[in-house]
Amino acid sequence: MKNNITMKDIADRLGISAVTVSKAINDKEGVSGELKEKIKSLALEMGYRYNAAAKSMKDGLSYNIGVVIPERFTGLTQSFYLRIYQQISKNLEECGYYSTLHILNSEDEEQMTLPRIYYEKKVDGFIILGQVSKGYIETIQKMELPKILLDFYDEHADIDSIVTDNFYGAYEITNYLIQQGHRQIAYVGNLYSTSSIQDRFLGYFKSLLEHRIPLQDHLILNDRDERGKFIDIELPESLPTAFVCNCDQVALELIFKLKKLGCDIPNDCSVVGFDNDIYSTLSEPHLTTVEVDVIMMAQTAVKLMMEKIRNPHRKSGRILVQGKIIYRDSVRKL
Amino acid sequence: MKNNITMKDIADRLGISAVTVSKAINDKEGVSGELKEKIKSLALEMGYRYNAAAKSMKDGLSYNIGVVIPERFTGLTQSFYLRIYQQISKNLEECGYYSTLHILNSEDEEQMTLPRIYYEKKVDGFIILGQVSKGYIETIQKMELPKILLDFYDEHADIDSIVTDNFYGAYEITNYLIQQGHRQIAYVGNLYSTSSIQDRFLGYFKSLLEHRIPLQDHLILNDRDERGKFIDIELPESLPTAFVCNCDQVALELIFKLKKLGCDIPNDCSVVGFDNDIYSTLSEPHLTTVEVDVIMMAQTAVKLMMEKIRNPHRKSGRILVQGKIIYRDSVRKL
DNA sequence: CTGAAAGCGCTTACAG
DNA sequence: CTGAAAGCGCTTACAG
Repeated sequence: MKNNITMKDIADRLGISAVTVSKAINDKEGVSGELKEKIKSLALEMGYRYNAAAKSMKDGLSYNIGVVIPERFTGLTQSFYLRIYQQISKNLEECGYYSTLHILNSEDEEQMTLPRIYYEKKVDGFIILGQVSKGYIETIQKMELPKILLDFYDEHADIDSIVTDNFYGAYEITNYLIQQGHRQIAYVGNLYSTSSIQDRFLGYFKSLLEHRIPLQDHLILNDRDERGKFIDIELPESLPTAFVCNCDQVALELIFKLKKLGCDIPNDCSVVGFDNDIYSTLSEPHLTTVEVDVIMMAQTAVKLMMEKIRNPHRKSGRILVQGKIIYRDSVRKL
Repeated sequence: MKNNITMKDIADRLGISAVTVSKAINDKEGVSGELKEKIKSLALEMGYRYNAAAKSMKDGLSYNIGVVIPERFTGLTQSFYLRIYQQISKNLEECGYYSTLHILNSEDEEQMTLPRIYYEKKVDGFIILGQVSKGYIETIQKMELPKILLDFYDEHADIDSIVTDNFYGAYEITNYLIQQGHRQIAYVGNLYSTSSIQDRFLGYFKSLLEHRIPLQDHLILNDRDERGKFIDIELPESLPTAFVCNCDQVALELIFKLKKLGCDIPNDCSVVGFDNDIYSTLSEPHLTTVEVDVIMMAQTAVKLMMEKIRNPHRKSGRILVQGKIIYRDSVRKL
């Protein structure tokens, strides 16, 4: 680049040393206020731009955080992780950090190929956004960099993680259905697909237990195969009065399906979702659901990452981010 | 970081110089094949990671591209730009480049505050994804870095831009409606909101002109205010037989609205959209629409950026990326 | 094919 | 308060 002004150039124009310019520009001690102002205004005038690469080299930090999202979570219909990523990027910027997105394709995940940004020291830490295979987690584990699992966790790994309180959210919304008089309540989701779905199921189950409602196998409805691909939901012969869906998207699908069967929502069947994402307001009626706090999740992840960079021994364990029920019109009081 | 292996460390172990290690690792000439292999395998064994910051400093390149998306295009309901961003990020990686996302908030846009990544030389170029104010474009113009406008353009600025061929896409889909026997065709969109909406309108208009169908003011329906906020669409007293909507989201809204009025789609009214995004398959019936080629747009942007980095004088002007009509079930033959 | 020297732009630690 | 020296890890250009 042509217009390449350095601290030395500023120093020369002022007949001082680059050290002093450095101190002034970084607001460090050791420069008189007067000189500092002079330096800063000249820097501005000369169109000086700080060279972050030089600093990076000095202190071995890139001031970048890598965010890894498995490709399968980023289709046309899935903007959730991209939205979290966006928030992360915003929050990082406020800390003088930047983010680099790495979409992890399934091939790299299987072969446990770490992102190139790791091998090029382009990042100081990783946020893994979305469940990856055990093998991949183990590989990640070996990197001697701060890392955080976001929106999922793994018991065998002691990597810090931040997740929505899926268990409690599903527990609460099931309680709500029961308060509304429902007793025949189905759960929609593949229990072996992701830990989120599993935990939401368990929250649902806890609510049933507390209310002495027996768990019925035929009321656990599968919505996807184990690789996450949606399948047609098979309804039980006699319909329950309510459905707890593991996510809004599936709730929306279910509503479409029920409607085609001539079922009126919520008069014949109540349906609740989870996430409060775009799908929650696309159905008629709009979905009662559990809102996942995207802002808080991103914020927590960034804050924790900054702490871990400062102190690599910082351990947080598993942090739960509370959701909250959004009451809309898909539930009927019996 | 503790585990900090450098080329020098490898060189010392082998009793050679760092220069030779550098050549080997970068697959450059001037090392015997045998030695090169020995160096590479030792590097692997020692867990060597290349320090990109050092290279960055040497050649004044960060190997990062900044992608700027105005915040207003990134709401819960708008994943389009985030999807393009994702593709950009993927494509860049294949070129050994990485992306940094900068969400431009409206305050910074008004005050023409450039992203910090610019002032810290953290990026070698900018892709502006989504229409920004004239003032902001002018400010961007002053940066002596390669820059590309993506999904919009500005006549007064001679920044290279890449846009969907909105004009032609709307022209084609309107032609299709006319072929299907429609004559009363409305356009839905605020003509003063974005250049995309304007150009799509003009394509629609050209089709009318060619078919000697007069343009009727009361068939141009506003869908949003000038800041992009959606408003309730006011329908004309007597409904047209078809609607060309400037985007799928609005088409979906319109369908909901028409249905509430007891209008059957497509039997009473045909509706077409634009984008082929998530909204296009959420309506019943699914939308006939123009698919925007996200993959190609991202690819073109990255390719052009790489060329501009190599040769800063490279000019491409305005590149149009063709869309294609996706035929579904929202149009009826009259 | 191999390597000594110099330099990229900044900062740290120390001396004045 | 100010600055000379050394160093961060790599690469380029040149010499052998």
